[in-house]
Formats: sequence, structure tokens, C-alpha cells
Amino acid sequence: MATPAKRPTIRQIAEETDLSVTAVSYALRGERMSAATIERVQAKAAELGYVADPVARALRGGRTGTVGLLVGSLADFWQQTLAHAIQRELRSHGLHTLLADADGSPDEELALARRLAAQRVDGLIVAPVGPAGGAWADIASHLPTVTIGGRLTGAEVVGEVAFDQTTGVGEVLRHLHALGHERIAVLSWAVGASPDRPSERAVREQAAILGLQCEIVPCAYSLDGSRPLALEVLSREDRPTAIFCLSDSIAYGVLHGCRELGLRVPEDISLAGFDDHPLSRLVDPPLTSVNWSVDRAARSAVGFLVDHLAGATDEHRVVIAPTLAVRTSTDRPPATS
Amino acid sequence: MATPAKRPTIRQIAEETDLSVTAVSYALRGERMSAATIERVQAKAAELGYVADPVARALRGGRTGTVGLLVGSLADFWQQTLAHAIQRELRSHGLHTLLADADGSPDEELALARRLAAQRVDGLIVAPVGPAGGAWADIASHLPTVTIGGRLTGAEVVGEVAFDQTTGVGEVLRHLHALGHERIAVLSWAVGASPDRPSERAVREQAAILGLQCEIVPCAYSLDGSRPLALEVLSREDRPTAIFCLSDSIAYGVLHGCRELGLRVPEDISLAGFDDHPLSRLVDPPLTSVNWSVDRAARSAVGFLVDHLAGATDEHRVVIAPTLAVRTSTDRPPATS
DNA sequence: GACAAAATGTGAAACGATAAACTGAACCGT
DNA sequence: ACGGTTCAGTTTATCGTTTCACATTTTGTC
Repeated sequence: MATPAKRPTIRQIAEETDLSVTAVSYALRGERMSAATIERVQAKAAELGYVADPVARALRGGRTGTVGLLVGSLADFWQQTLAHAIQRELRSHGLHTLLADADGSPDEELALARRLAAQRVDGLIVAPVGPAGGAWADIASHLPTVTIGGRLTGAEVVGEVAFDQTTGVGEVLRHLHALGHERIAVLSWAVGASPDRPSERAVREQAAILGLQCEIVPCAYSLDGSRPLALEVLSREDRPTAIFCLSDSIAYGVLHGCRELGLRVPEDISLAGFDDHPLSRLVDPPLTSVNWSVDRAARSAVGFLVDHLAGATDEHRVVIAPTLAVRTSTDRPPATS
Repeated sequence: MATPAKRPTIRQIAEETDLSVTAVSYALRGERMSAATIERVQAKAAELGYVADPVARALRGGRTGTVGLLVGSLADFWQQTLAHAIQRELRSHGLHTLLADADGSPDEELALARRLAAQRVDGLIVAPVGPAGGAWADIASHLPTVTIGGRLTGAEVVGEVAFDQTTGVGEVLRHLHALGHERIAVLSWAVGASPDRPSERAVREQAAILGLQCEIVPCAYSLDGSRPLALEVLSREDRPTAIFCLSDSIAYGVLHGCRELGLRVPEDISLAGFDDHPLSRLVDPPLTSVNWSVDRAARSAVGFLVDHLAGATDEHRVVIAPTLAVRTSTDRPPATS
């Protein structure tokens, strides 16, 4: 039977120091009041273990110290990593994270953004799934927003972390082309949601340049989601000689599918991923993938937001360059017998 | 130059319907007021796109619709998976997730719990790192708390999801023993933080029963954290014949270390993990591990909380049984030449 | 048709913190 | 000694919602 022990409020401090509530409010922030008063109030606050109520602050319109993090799909391992990195980075700035997962749906994404705004987060970091409807312009105009790895068309953002997808995709396709592949299936996520995503456009462009025959196959994001699809593609009569997945998670599912069908990677089929999850070097076979520095992306995104909150209006766009990590999951296509 | 378009408030509805704010408040929830009024108010609310402000509600003392999720360390891949599963499950109940990562520190964990409480979350789901100080009793007595995979000693929780670690650990050790291993290093996470964690106690117990020589080595949680440690252990003159990691993430780091040292798994050394991350079957070699149903754990944890919030006071403890997934990372120890 | 009991509605207070406007007093230079 | 600043506070209003207590009206019963 512990004592209920409600959290101390500013008012309690006021009573115990014989000051007005306002005076305490100022003193706690070290403004206006005399040094002696400030000292006295802060001592009492420490004694009572007072911590300002973020909810009350939020209602009044001040900062909440919480940032909304809206991720396209947490089922994707790389995005889990990204979310972790961002959360960690925010925390190092004393900010808290309200995490939301759009689960691949642009509508859900928008609804969640609204909800986060209603929660009065100080800012929003979004890894967008889909094309931005006009509604995003509205949200971003009220709430400092940073995008990461995608664009919110029409919305005015305070920061933008872009991945150079054209180069990334290009490197993979050139790599496959150099090995001698000509028919490649590209597994892309959430394709219906956003018909013209940069990565897909990049695929089409680069494929045209290299004279490659690329078929873009829409795919669910997760490991479990891509496996059945992989089985279908792999079972075709004229199956492609290489599969390029626009996310490592998808590639893992394909790998799983290959095992089930008894296909050897890379002897029977080459497989490349995208994003380079930390475990991609440990899977069997180690997965060729495109690496972006997650830490750099997270640091930039959080940096943009923090700077903006501090009143800066500097540069607010960074492009993260890819590094192709060639591992053993890609090799020459099997000789046509 | 979009219109600022502030969110509509209950007051706006009141004005436009010529009712008092109070009346609208009741009508929106379908209480008290006459059917006609309710209809009229809700129509107007829909027209304006009104959504109740969760912050104001929270301040007043009502539900916020947000649950705090406090994870021991998001650097651990399995916990990332768990966090995702819980987040997803919460969302299916219309609840939002405020995610916090204790990053392996019990102090941080406690501080974060306080902060989440201050944010007025409706409940707390904790995967505890450390031993619970008395402070937890206080928090849990104010805030419905569910633990998952750990205990908060002294705290009265509304739900508890336990993993049967004794059996899980036992199965791994028996498996290794049956293969002929006698000297085993056990890599455990955050060991300093909590001297007598169930899993470690289980290791000591079971090792004693089987007559195994187990050395428990404290280890950082993450992949990068365990690699250097693994290098040290593996380079010893009399290195163990098997390594049992109390988390798959740690095992991945060890695997990485083995590669660097040119040690073959399982020919030169056997390796077992714990928790069975989805990718463990895809790494090279596939990792022997102990599987718990993440979905079941997440569903139970959220279920306990939701039931409690709905007023139920039923059973509130579940023990998740382990399944040993024997894969090829474990085999007989190398013959002593 | 009288009187109690519902039904329906209203005003005010509360949640905790902050900002704007106001009140005295001390202090300034001339 | 006078108007004008600064200082160190206090009062009051506000954020959006809910709830308590109260004021009306409507309904029901004998």
C-alpha cells in the first residue's frame, strides 16, 4: 500500500515558497525573477523532484520535447535499423520519440501524421511511403517536417535527406550487366501505392541505357510477404537470371524461396538487395547490396530538425551517396545449355 | 500560401450549433443529450472534420489512446522485432505507441518510464533490462504496467508475459551436452546491470545438473558490441568448444568474429543463439536458437493491457514456451588432436 | 391536475503551465 | 522633486476538454 504520491506541480512549489504560480514558472526557467528567488524556487523544485508536465505545456502551446517518427513500414528490417538510429540520435538531443508505422499504406501514413500533429510533437521525421497528397502541405506548414528517403510533393519541409537512388540503382544494374545478365526481375515494395517512385524510375532509366530487360514486380515489404511472390517468379518457365530487390528484407524472402525450390544462389540465380542491412553480410550467401550510411542519414535528419527548432534556416538538404557492396550472391548467369 | 486552417475545437462546434460547450462534449460521446441534438452535433463535427484533442483530454485526466513501450535495447534485432509486433498489435486496438529505448541502462529505463508516465500514456509495456528498484512499484501503482520477459520486483503489474528461460536455456545446454561439448562460453548481455537475471541463473543451474563448465561472459547487446568480445574469447589458448549467446544479435557478432579469425562454424566451434530472430535461419551457417512466438508474446502483452483498461481483472500471466530450433551452427566439438 | 422523477441543458471549475498586462517600489539623471 | 525606466512580483486569461452541481423543461403516475 504505497502512498499515492502524485507528481508535484508548479502550484505546490508556489505554495511552499509563498510565491505566485507565475513567479515559480519564471523562476524555474531562470527568467525575470531575482537571483535569490530563482535559487529558492529551484532548490524547492529539486527537493520535491518536480518535473514540468509535458502535457500541460503542450496544451499551452510550448514545446513538448517529443518528435514524431513516421516510418513507411517497420516490417522492413532496414527501416527498423533506421528507426533505431533516429531514436537514438533524437535522444542524444534530449528529445523523445513517438513512433508510428504506416505499414505500407499512404492513407494510414497521412492519418498517423495528423494524429502525431494532434499529439503536439515538436516536429516530424517522415520516411514516406507514398506520393504526398495536398494534405501534406497543410501538415508540414504547421509542423516542422523532415523527410528521409522520399519526397512530399508540394510540402514545404525544413529538411530533406535524400538517397541517391539513381546512382545506387545504376550501380547494381551495371554490376549485373557486367556479369552478363540480361533478364532481370526487380522486386519493388508497395508499388501500387506510388506509381512513379524514384527508385523505380531509376530502374527504368538505367535499364534502358544498358539495354536490359527489367520487369518490375510489385511486392510486399516484409520477409514473409516476398517469399510467395518469389516462389512464383522463380517457378516460371523463363525465369530471370537475376533478381534485384529494392530492399534487403525482400531479398531475404527471395533467398528463403530459393532454398525451398532448391535453387542455388548465385550459381542458378543471382540476387541483389538494396539498403544493406547489417545482417546482409552474414546471410548465406552474403548479399550484394547498396549501402547508405544509416547513421549519417539519422544524424542529418535529426540535425535539420534540431537546427530548425533552434531557429536556424540554413541549408536543409543532403544527398546520401551509395556504396555498392559486392558480395557473393551475384555472379555470372548460368550457361545456357 | 495555404490557409492556416487551425484544427476545429469543440467550442467552434458549440458556436455553430448554438449549444454550450458542455452540451457538445456530451453529445460527441453520445451521452445525456437528446437523440436529435446528438445527431446535429455529430453531423457538424463530421462536417468540420473535428477530432478531439488528445492533449487536452490527457490533461483533464482522460485516456490518451497512447501506450508507452519501453524496450531494453533497440540495438538488439529481436527486440526490434518485438517492438514492431507490439506496435502493430496496439494499433489494431486503436492505440498509439510512444517508443522508448533504455539502451541497456536500468537508470535510463527508470527515467524513461517516468517520462512516459508524465506524457500520460494509458499504460506501459516494459521489456525490462534491469532489476527493479523500489521506484518501479510507485510507477506501476499509478500506471497500468505489463512486463514482458522480465520482472519488476515489488511492482504490482497488470500483466506479465514470461519466457520460460529455464527450459529454453536447458534445451540448448542439453543439446550441446549431447553433442559432446564440455567447455562452453555463455555470452550474456548487460550483465553488470542485473547480477541475477533469470536466464543466467538458469545457465548456472542447468550447467550444474549436466556437469558442464560454463563461463558467463558479460557482453554488449549489439552486433558491433559483441564482435570485439568474441574475438577475445575466440583467441584464447583454451578456447571453449561452443559459444552460447543469450541473444541472436550477440551470436551474429560472434559469427562475424569467427569469419575474421578464419574459424569455421560448426567444425571448429559450435554456436547457439537465443530468441531466434527471423534471419537466423538465413545466416551462414543457419543458427541454432531458441524460438519464442513473438506474435503470441505481443498479443498477450497488449491483451493484458487492453483488458485491464476495459476493467477486467482476470488472469494476467502467461508463460511462453520455448522451441529449440536446431540448425547447423551446432555440431560435435572438434576431435582433440 | 399535482408532484415527483427523469430528461435535457447550462455555467463554472478543474487539469498544469505560460504569457500579457498590470502594480508598486526602487532608482536614474537633471 | 519630478517624470521615466527597470525590477520583482502578482492578476488574469488561455490552451481544449471533461465533470460536478445546478436550472429548467418534459414526462409519468395516481
